[in-house]
Amino acid sequence: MSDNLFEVLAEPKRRTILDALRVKERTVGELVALTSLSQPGVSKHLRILREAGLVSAAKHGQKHLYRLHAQPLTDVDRWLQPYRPLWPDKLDALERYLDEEES
Amino acid sequence: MSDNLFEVLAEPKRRTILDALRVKERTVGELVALTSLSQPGVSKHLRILREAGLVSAAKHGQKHLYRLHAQPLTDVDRWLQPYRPLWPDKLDALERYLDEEES
DNA sequence: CGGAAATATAACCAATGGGTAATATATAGA
DNA sequence: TCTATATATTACCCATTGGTTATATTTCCG
Repeated sequence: MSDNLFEVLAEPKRRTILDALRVKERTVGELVALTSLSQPGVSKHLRILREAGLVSAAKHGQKHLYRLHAQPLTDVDRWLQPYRPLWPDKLDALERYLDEEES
Repeated sequence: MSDNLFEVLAEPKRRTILDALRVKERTVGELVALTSLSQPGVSKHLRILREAGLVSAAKHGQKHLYRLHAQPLTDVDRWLQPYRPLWPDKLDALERYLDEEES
């Protein structure tokens, strides 16, 4: 399966689902409405997200309430870490600007 | 093509290439050695990375020196942003521990 | 100039993935 | 109990992708 977290996140609809769950818990039906996917389509994505540990479901009667678990995203954050000092952020731009002023 | 940065990063060998370029610039031949891919395989990945703005090449004679550009990764960082307050980090764990001490 | 070296592109293939319709399963409610 | 609702799973299809081999292109060097 998708042993790779980046692959899980690569699928746009899955990020849409995560973004939706970030706000609050949702049932599958609600996610279907939010993603304009078929119900099986959403269930398929939810399975992959579950297996990645990014969401979990709680059965409330016939409804399944899905909840976000952000923890695995720390892996992405950690991968990003060594790149952070390399990208030019606004502060760096300001520094360069000031450096040029001096000369 | 791959209009999606996450998709570009989803491929493990591409991350290997980025990680290698993070250390220093490399020629295609060097990357072939580092990735245990065929030369065309590496060139294909490099093209995708180029189109994503993550690397650029400088011709030095017959050799092409590839260099990393971390800037597009800020997009990933920005996507991650709203999730950060949600994942339980070590500090939070410490806080919880201390809270329990009090009671 | 002619061959070797470095890289890119083209052509092709097998595997994967995301989508859907159809079906199974479980629960709510009359 | 029977039907409707909510979700999951299965089966299938088409497009994409990552890999390779073969070929083109450029540059170096004898």
